[in-house]
Amino acid sequence: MLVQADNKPTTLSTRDRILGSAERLFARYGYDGVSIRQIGAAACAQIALINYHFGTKDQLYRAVFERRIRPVSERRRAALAMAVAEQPKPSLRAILDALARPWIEMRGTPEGRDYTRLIAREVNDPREADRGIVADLLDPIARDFIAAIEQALPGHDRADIHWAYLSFMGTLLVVLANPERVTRLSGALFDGQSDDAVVERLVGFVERALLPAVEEDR
Amino acid sequence: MLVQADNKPTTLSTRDRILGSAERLFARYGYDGVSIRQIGAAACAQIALINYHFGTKDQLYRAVFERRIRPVSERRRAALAMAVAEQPKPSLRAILDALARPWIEMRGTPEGRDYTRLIAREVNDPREADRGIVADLLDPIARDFIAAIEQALPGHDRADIHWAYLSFMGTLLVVLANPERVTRLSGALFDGQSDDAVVERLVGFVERALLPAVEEDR
DNA sequence: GTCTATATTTAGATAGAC
DNA sequence: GTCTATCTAAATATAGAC
Repeated sequence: MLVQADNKPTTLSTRDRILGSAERLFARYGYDGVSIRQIGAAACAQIALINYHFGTKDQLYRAVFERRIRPVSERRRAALAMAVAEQPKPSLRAILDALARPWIEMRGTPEGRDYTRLIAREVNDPREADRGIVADLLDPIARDFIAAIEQALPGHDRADIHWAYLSFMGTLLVVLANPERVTRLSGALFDGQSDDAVVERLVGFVERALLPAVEEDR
Repeated sequence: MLVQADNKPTTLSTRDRILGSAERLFARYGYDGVSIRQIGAAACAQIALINYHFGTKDQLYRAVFERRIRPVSERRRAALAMAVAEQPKPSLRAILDALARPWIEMRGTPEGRDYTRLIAREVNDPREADRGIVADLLDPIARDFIAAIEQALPGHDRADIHWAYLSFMGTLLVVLANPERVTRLSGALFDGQSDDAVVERLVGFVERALLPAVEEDR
């Protein structure tokens, strides 16, 4: 049985071991903070193998994102479709929940935590536009969500809705980038590790800002 | 007259030219994305001079933060003191304004834009705790602001207030990290470059979330 | 698919002359 | 304070045997 650098036995293929190490290290230290040598060492794979399987460092970086984006995006789209199908009109709460919950719940495993941290890092990076990962993998679904919110709040000021989206995503990214810090900053007043608690705070806060004392009867 | 790499003549000291180049490059590419050689080249200074003036790369990085933190922190503290002195009690609006406006207005110059971008990058970095820059330069004043908000909303749920702070800062950081993207995402519905417009959106949004349909008479 | 070996460039840091 | 020159380590990437 092959034993990895973290002393855990594994049956993963070389390809998957490389992707796993890259995910963890890129999430913690950023693209420029990690060498492919470190990634290779952590995966017990020769440097040459990384080139063989993925090509350049850039291509490996993108491969890490592409590996897990499909399942989480499908869960988000499915939840969004459910919310939009509500009668007589979509509820803001269901849309916001669909927007955030798949990401929040992904923190349940160490790999998921690394992946969401990496996503948050990339979205916040001033150079994200050069790489195009955000534009290719996240922007299309983001537009769908904004459109759904506009549908849930017909007649509502559109600039307001766009700002709410910006604020919602900014807060979500803080939670994903550094969950430990959220708990620390809160003074233990709320539990940054609890999925339900975090989603409720995220959704409730934006809901109150967008729907001031309306829809009490929902 | 000395001419820098960006073709602008300058009368700045070598020390200040190095700090300026470091600020711009660190803001754009991050700590690991820039070499001290690049910084030296941009500042028309030998590599050895960087070591002479600042020591290691780490020490140079910290020096960049320390150069501009004092004036902006003093402006924030002064505005906070004004807000807290309001009778009969501080207004949430004035506190939130004091929290964000000095940062937002700093984007008025290219250097300020770089500096605020760098601050946003550092706060969002999962490794910020290792460096301690955020803990040393920003956390103390953050605690004062949270205390002031609690004073402005006596009896209000404290967890709610902490979450509002988290959301407010998360949104502010998005605006500072990538102002161009804010305008782009908004679909030109609001102007991400206008200081007043951004501060009003930031403050108004959190205000509505924390004070749902109360204090109409303020 | 996996390895060894290496080509080439670049990194951070310092020594010592002026 | 500023320079040239250099040390040492590490980076990305590839060639070629097995």
